[in-house]
Amino acid sequence: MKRLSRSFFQEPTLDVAKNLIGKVLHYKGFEGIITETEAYIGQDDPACHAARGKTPRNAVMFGPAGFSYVYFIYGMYHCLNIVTEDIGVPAAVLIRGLKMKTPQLLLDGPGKLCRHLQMTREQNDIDLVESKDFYIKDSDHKVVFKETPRIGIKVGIDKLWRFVAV
DNA sequence: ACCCCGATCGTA
DNA sequence: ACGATCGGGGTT
Repeated sequence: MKRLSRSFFQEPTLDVAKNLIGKVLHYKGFEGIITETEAYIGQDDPACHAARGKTPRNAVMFGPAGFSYVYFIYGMYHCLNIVTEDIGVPAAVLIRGLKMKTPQLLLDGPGKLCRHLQMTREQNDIDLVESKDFYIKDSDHKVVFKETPRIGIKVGIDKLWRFVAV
């Protein structure tokens, strides 16, 4: 199946978050189906890292869609996001779950996911549309998902911006 | 320079 | 439900 193009990511973040469920993430030797995502959208979303403007950490969120945003959290974990929307709109989709192919393994949780893939801030700001060993492919997987509030945040819990394959 | 807290995880 | 964990982002 075809690699996802810039236009796939340069769309409303909620659409991208939903559409990413069932797609296949490739990173170096790893391959897994995306099973869980969350949307973080701009300055009106209090849970978004960019809610209070641009900083060195969140700068990639303001850039072109399709780039990785990997940050460090809780002194021990990393989280992987894919930047969405037009340049200047700080938004991204957090990848929270991956069903790995070989070995068969469910990575449920953004921290566990990055730990398994050995992903750190060195993988921040990579263009998934151009990179040779980091990209997302389309798939025929028929996926049903549900919407829930986002996990692990104290603000913005009123929004149903988490999407999980059922 | 430094303080505070987090888009988590594992165990209870 | 809660505590471990601690780097570093954001503010001084």
